[in-house]
Amino acid sequence: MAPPTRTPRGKWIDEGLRALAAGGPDAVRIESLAQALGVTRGGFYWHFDDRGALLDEMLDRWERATTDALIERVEGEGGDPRTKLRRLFALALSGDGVSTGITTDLAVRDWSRREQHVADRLRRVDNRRMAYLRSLYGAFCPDPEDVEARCMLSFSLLIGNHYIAADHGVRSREDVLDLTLRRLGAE
Amino acid sequence: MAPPTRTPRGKWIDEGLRALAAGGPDAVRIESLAQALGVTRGGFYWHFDDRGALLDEMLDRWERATTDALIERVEGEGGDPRTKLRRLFALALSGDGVSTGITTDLAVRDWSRREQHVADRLRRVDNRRMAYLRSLYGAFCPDPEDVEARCMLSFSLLIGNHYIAADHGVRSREDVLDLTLRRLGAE
Amino acid sequence: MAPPTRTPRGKWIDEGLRALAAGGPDAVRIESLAQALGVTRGGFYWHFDDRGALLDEMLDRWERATTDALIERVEGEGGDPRTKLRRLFALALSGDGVSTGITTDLAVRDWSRREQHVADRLRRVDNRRMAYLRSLYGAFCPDPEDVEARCMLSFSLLIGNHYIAADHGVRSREDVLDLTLRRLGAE
Amino acid sequence: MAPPTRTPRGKWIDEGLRALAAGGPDAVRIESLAQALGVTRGGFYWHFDDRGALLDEMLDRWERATTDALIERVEGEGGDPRTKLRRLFALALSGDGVSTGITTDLAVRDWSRREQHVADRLRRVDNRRMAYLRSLYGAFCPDPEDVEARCMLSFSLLIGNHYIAADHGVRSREDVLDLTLRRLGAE
DNA sequence: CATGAATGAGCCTTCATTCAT
DNA sequence: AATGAATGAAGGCTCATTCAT
Repeated sequence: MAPPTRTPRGKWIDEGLRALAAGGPDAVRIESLAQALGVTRGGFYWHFDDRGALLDEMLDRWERATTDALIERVEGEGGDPRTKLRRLFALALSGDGVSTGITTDLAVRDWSRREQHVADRLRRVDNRRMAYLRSLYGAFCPDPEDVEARCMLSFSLLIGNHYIAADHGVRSREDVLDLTLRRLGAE
Repeated sequence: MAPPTRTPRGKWIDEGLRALAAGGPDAVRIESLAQALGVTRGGFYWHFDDRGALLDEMLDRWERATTDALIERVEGEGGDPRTKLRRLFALALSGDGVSTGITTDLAVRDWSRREQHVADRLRRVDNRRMAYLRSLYGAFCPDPEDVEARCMLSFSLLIGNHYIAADHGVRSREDVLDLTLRRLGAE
Repeated sequence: MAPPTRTPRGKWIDEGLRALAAGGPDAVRIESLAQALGVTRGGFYWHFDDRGALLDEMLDRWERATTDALIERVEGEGGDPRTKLRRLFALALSGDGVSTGITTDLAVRDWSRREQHVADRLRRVDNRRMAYLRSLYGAFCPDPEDVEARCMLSFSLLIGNHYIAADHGVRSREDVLDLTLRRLGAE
Repeated sequence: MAPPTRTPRGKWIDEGLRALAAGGPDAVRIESLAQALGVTRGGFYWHFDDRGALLDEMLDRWERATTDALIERVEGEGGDPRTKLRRLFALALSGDGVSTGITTDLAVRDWSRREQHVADRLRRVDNRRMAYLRSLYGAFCPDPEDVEARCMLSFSLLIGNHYIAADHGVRSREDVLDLTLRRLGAE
């Protein structure tokens, strides 16, 4: 029963995440967001105490989207662990959605290198994701060391894929990713 | 017979790389650097045309340090390919030196996502490094697809190691890295 | 029902023209203007994109004031061409108003010697003014060459009067101007 | 018997006048001059106490060049007053030489509007020039009022010619100047 | 005479924030 | 909820000047 707001909180958060993904935390400028939303920056301060408050809520949203929501999406459609793994990689590599997108993810990771409170959140998030990954690999892979290595490698690959700029000669990056993931997911 | 310069160019570049590693390109502020060097910011303009010129030279230095210089250090001490691989990972993971450090590397990678000229350099650098990696793995691994997958995984691991915040239960991150690299380097 | 703006654009333009008249384009410093207007320099950027935008609008205003507005004022009160000429000279010599003032005019002229875009405007303005002068002299002076010479001389005198520092012995500058203009306007 | 200097005072003054003519007093920047002379700015302070000292000497040089030296050049070649007038106008319009050039002259005039000490010099200079002009016109023109008017008009024309940007239809500016001066110099 | 280096003041511009409406 | 306007703290760059060599 809240009065319909012209530019609800959520819009600011969306736009903030977009800016974060595109240019890092420094690019989350209230003026830019306002301009992108077609309003003036005054309205921002109705919704948020200050820039820091927006940043916090952006991180809240990202946290939820990349843990519970992501796992639900993978689990929701059922299938055996290998199928889920494939689905998980597909989702993680695709980068759809503002908050789930890999670009946002990378931006948060880089940000976490400079700010402790972001690092703390990232640790929470990564622990949840890693636990899920572990459960999937663990379902068909008996050796715990092996599971841990596969988890670490898969996760690294997701990130490295975006941060590594090398070419692969005759192969495309997709080919290389495919054959690498196959190596990890099956035997 | 006094030293030829009071604050040589190189010092600005060093300090710039330190700032880049710590806070990204936006943190390379002339005033901060000047303060860190104990001079006033005006002096900067004796050595460089503008901030952009410093940024360029920082990238020059980083490029040289992470390609030729790195490879020389690995090759310099001889040994078989497996030994060299171990040495390469040790160096890459250790992050000693301002320009070779992995933190600088990550900062450049994140930066490259927003500026094309940085992306161009990164591609050059990564292609050289990947070629070297390929040659090392290729020395004892006959299947080219296998080589490519191992290269991509090793490289990703170097990066992922710093961007992934997850814990590993009873194991330490070092343990996990060890067992992961062992999986990749031998069989 | 408060005034719609605290420090409207126009005030900045006024103050800018005053500064231009007093010290040339380099004297149009945002900080000085802000101080003169009793605000901080940050407020300037609410109204204008940058210093260049202010300079442009100052020129717009000056252009209008010294062509259409000036001619309207001369024509508005009627009279024969000789009366209008006298009125024109009186206005041009008096320099009332920030934008019409001869001091602003001189400042723009000097400025035009160094910046092409100002030179272009000045040419437009001078052509309009010269055309008007020509029409006035032409009304009672049949020889076109004679008209052109009188126009050039009158116009030059307006400018020279402010740039020539010589004394005239027993005569005052006003006396000399009077007898000179009489020579040009009648015979 | 002074040691031959690599960059003598005079060169700095020359270059200073060139800069003044091209961009006004604000353009007389020690760094620019040094660059134009191919030396570093350090040498400047061997010759001059500070920027103000250079500016003063530039004005000294300009003062001499545009009074005594100019009159000598006109008188030197003899001829009747009308011939001398023609020669004077030719010289004044041509603008040869750094210190005699009309561009420098205009720059000093504009400068004099903002700085009293420059205005004082200009008054001295203009009085000397006006006196000379008066003597030339006076030689063949009996009415003192007429002489004064012609002096003022001629002088104004010299200045106006450079500050007026108007076109003259079928006539070129040279044509208009010619017919105007003829009107003033003969009868 | 001149260089290399540095200082410090001054200016332009951006941006988070505030405030009255 | 939002606008128009303004503040103030940075930060980039220029330039006269100084100083040791």
